[in-house]
Amino acid sequence: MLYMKQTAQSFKALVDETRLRILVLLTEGELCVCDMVAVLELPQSTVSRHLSYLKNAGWVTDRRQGLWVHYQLNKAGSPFQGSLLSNLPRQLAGLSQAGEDLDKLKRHLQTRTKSACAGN
Amino acid sequence: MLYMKQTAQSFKALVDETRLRILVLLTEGELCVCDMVAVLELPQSTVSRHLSYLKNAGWVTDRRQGLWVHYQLNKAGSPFQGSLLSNLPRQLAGLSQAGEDLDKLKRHLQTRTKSACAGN
DNA sequence: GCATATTATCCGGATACACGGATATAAGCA
DNA sequence: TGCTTATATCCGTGTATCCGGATAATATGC
Repeated sequence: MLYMKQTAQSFKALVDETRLRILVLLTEGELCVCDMVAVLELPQSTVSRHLSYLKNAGWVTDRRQGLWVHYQLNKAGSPFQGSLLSNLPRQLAGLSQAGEDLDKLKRHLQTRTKSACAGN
Repeated sequence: MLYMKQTAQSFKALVDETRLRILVLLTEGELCVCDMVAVLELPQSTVSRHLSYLKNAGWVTDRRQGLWVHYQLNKAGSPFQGSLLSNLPRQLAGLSQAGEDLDKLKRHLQTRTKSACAGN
């Protein structure tokens, strides 16, 4: 009963368009919150809340580095999550919104690397 | 935007403990609603509503045969659903509630085959 | 047509979640 | 210490979903 509920809870994190868009962005690698805010064009509080949701559900991990918190896909999650993560983003990437987001992300990363938040 | 929303919608069907339990039961093969009501010990309206949800999201198919409506996992769903269906139930089957449900189902099927709803 | 069995839908109330502005926290720098 | 930037949390409001008893729809047999 308990484990089953946790599994359902884990899926709940995927039941949101914004969170799926975030997962797709993270297929490009580690990103900080401000990067995702810029690409998704959503309020910072909204993006942060969704990231917190994904983290609690075990889909992503975070790493603080100075002011920035970098998020990435959690490759060490449950075996089930792992196998899903290795398929999901690839399949989602073909969807319309995902393509636009990825394009915007790449453009954003180019204009960003010279400024403060450069990943490492 | 549209497709992404549909994908989120598809996951929404998995975000419920009862629906996950139903998917596990269906790994044993085709089942009618009354079988699942007996095993899950939930009101018929509740089970039917969840099945309708799973059907609309493309996870199961139904087949009416006389009074009974038989449900089974939809092996011809989207490629993504297909790959998930071939992994998900197997992994869920290891969880505590799932094991109890499967045991109860097997006992139920034995006492049932002689009565009216016999599948075919 | 009428009674029965199986399944689907309707309905009101309770709960959970999303949103986003406002605010708090954390880290870096002068 | 005080200021700035990045991120997280709080809060009220609106929307979506769940539940399950009651009821409708569907199919069978007399």
